Amino acid sequence: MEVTLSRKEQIEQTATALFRKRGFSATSMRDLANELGIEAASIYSHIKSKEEILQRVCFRMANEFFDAIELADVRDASASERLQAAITAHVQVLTRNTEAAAVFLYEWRHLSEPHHAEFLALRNRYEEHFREIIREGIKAGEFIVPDEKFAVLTILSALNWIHTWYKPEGKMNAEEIAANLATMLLNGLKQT
Amino acid sequence: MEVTLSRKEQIEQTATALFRKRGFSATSMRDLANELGIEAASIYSHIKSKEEILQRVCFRMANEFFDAIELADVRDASASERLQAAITAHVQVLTRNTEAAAVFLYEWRHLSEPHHAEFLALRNRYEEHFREIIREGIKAGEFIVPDEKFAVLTILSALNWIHTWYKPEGKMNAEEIAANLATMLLNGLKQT
DNA sequence: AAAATTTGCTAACGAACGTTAGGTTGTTTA
DNA sequence: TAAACAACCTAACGTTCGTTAGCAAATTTT
Repeated sequence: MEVTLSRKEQIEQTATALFRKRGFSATSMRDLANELGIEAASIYSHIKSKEEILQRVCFRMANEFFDAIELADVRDASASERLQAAITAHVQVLTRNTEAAAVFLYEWRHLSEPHHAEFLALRNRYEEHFREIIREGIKAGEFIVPDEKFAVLTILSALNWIHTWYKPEGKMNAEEIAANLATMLLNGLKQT
Repeated sequence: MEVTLSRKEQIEQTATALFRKRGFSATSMRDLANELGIEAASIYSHIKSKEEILQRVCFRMANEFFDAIELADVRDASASERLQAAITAHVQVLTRNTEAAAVFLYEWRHLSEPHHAEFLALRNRYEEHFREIIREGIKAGEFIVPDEKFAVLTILSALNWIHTWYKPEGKMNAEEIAANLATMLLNGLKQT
């Protein structure tokens, strides 16, 4: 399924790859232009600023994460099942576009205000979704956890490393990775 | 216990804080000089280049991680106990200096060759230590894990997020954090 | 007391940076 | 067919960058 990208989308995609590889600050508009085969000044026919690209990538990914987790939320299920679903949704988004995910995870701090604050608020709202599940699991006696924030941070950080090693052609597909991670986080490494 | 730092160590420490907050590339020598209350050119009486600071921080932390894990390795113990010890050692280093840890974890990619390659080799050697423990645990039927690389990456990424939220004055001290993380990774969230 | 070292300064270098102005060309729309 | 638009160009702007040269003062070592 070949998709024709607009020039603006091409710029965004190429920039995403560079931002991921070298970081936002270490990527110059001339680097980006060179990668696209045009002059740096030409890029400004399509975007307003370097930061606009970063904003678009960060907030598009934020939306994708929200969409995925809301779609995956199984009401009237146990906390374990809900957590499993949330993990799967998160992993799906991460693996669908590892480059944009990396930018979303590590380059957002180069956003200027008010986007920086807005981004952090979104991220917090997203994490709250996980915290709510953990709280429910604790209340139901299903989970044994010292602190719900602690648990959520640990879970998400375990998931968020995937983008560094995931390859679509690797031996595990996204679904298997999600299943393995959920098992490991819910049941631990130890044989029972 | 007040320790008197040499000027070079002061520069390194101040730079570490800035590298952590804004990233290596987005931190200018003039920013750093300003933070130190001197002129940018004056810094070059103490160091050879901006990258030298990054190198020193990255490799010093690498050594700290190695020292800690070698010291903590309990021979003739079960894989669970060895993993617990390794996790504790890792968390100790992470929490002892969160700023340098953050630089170690995220800014090493701005090292130029051959330091970049050397760093990656060191990191791989460090991870191998964890992989060896996991392999042993699998062989002994102690751990149930789909893939040892997968397990190690997940464990380390769960640990490596600590630096973002750990505060020495917070409600958990380093030892408690290590214990909670080890429990969570070995036994999972689920009540058994 | 002399020598060496540490710590800092001013001035400036060449290069790289993000971005703007103004123009040309080819393609699509009215 | 004229108007509008998309895509890219060259030239250049003002700024910031890492770094060097050369010098001065204070402190420490011999």
